[in-house]
Formats: sequence, C-alpha cells, structure tokens
Amino acid sequence: MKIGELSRATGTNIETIRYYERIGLLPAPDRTAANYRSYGDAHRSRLSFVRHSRDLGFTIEEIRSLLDLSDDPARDCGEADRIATAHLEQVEAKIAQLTLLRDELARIVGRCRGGVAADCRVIEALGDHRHCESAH
Amino acid sequence: MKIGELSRATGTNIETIRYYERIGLLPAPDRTAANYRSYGDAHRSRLSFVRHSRDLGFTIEEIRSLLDLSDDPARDCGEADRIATAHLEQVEAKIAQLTLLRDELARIVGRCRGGVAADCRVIEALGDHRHCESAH
DNA sequence: TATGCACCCTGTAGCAACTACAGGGTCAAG
DNA sequence: CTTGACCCTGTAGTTGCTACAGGGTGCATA
Repeated sequence: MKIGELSRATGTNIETIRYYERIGLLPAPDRTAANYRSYGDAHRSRLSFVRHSRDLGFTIEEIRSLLDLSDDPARDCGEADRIATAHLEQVEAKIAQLTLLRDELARIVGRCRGGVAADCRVIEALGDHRHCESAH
Repeated sequence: MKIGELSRATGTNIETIRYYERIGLLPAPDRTAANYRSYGDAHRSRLSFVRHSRDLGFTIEEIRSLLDLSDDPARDCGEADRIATAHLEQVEAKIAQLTLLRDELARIVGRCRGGVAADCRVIEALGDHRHCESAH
C-alpha cells in the first residue's frame, strides 16, 4: 500500500509516518518504480504499535525499547513491564500535580467578582504565591 | 540586584530570565558599568507573576495578556477571568484524559506474568488497540 | 492530446518553552 | 597575580511533530 493508504489505515499523518522513518522508528519500505513508498502488513502493524503507544503517552525512546523487545521474542518480558510501570507512575504523578493545580485555579477563578483590573483578584492571586493553599 | 540574585529570589533559571527578556515578557533592565543587568523590585514582582502563572500552566501568550491587563489597572477584569476559566477547563480536560490513560495502562501492566517477550501481554496489548476498554 | 487533479517525493523551517553550551569579560578575596 | 564566582552574547539543541516550497507521477476526463 502507498503512504496515503497506510495513513488512513492507522490514523497517522503522512508527514508523521515519514518522520518516524527518518528517525529510524519505522524501517524504510520498498519503493515503486516512481519512487513511491510501498508498505506491507508488517509495516502497518508496527505503525499501529507505535501509534497506540504514543496515544498511551510513551515517549519515542520508550517505544524504541519496546519495539526492540518485540523484535526479539526470546528476550525477557521484565524490561517491557519495567518501562510500562515507570510510565504508569509518571502518569499518576502528572495527574496528582494537575489536580493540585486545578484546585488552585478553581479557587482563583472563583474569586473574580468583575470590576477593573486594579481590583482583580485573579491578577492579584497570580502575582502573589502566598494566596495559594498548596504547593505547585 | 544582579541576575543571579533575581534568579535565587524567584526560583527562576538565569537562562530563563534572559529568555523572557528576549521574547519581551520582561522589560530590559538597566545595566551597570560592566554591562551587568540590574534589577529592581518591579522586575522581581513581575517575574514572580510570570513564574507563578507558568507553574499554574498558563502559556507565555496567556501570561502576556494577563500582564497587559495588570499594566492597565483601568481595564475590565473580565478578560483575566476568561483566560483563567478557559485554562481551568483545559486542565480539567487533561486530567480526564490522563485518567482514562492511567486506567488503560494499569490494566496493561497488571497483565504481565513474566516470561519471554513472545508471550508478553504488555507488548501484545500495545500492538493491538482492541485490547483496550476505553478510547484514548 | 491536453489538462486537471489527487497523490507522491525531498528538504528545510517552524512550533513551545526552555536549556546548554562556547567563548569571552568582570571583580573581589587570598 | 591568580583563582573562582559571577556576568555577557549568540547559537544550537530538546520533543514530537507539522507545514510549507518546489517539484514529479498517474489517471480520468474534455
């Protein structure tokens, strides 16, 4: 299949597919006589793996490691689990941080009573960290 | 005060302070005879405002608008409230998205039972979106 | 046959918000 | 007089794409 078809099949931007090839995340496919990229099923499933992992928030480097693992079926699974577990912990940390931040923002927004900027509680709160109830 | 002192006073990297000046977020300060930047209290509180807003996740452009507002005390406060409210909504959306993602990751990680990569449930789940329970 | 249109190619530059040098100058203490 | 901490400018790197510019290919239609 040509790149546009692969793009539709995986929901990946064409430019992104070429980018993945450039950074070595996807192998360079064969070319047609007209120098068009020609993909097979192996490419499609590899790209799906990459997209899915990206959707789950894995970095390109993490995905590289995961792909290395899946390319070598005899290797130990522990490494994949370590990567995924570490990533899960990062996501949980991010959620916790954003939750604090949301609470702080909600408090700031809730204080606006209209009027002019000189009296604006939003601007005042942004200027002075001491108005905050939690660290962030 | 010199840039190092301002850096310590506000918890901002020196390079970041210079970067903010370059993009026009902070006004260029006076210089000493040795061409060192020399800051006053107004700079310090403006930078605190910026840092605090960045910590709360506002973009540089949002902060630019908020600073414009606070520089003009006669202007209406509604704009500040609009910016903050929109940002709060974005943070809430991000939390919701990360929460879905965390649940999916937790399910994937929980399936690892050791062994070799060929049998790895983590790698299998990443390759095939149909294993997922929710959209992400 | 011409021409329009969708599709493909390469290469480079842009985005956000910094961060990290390289290569130099300044200044006070010992 | 030298050591070390500090400061300066300018440029390039980071992450993960995305957006051109400027060109070639392939097929259907007038």
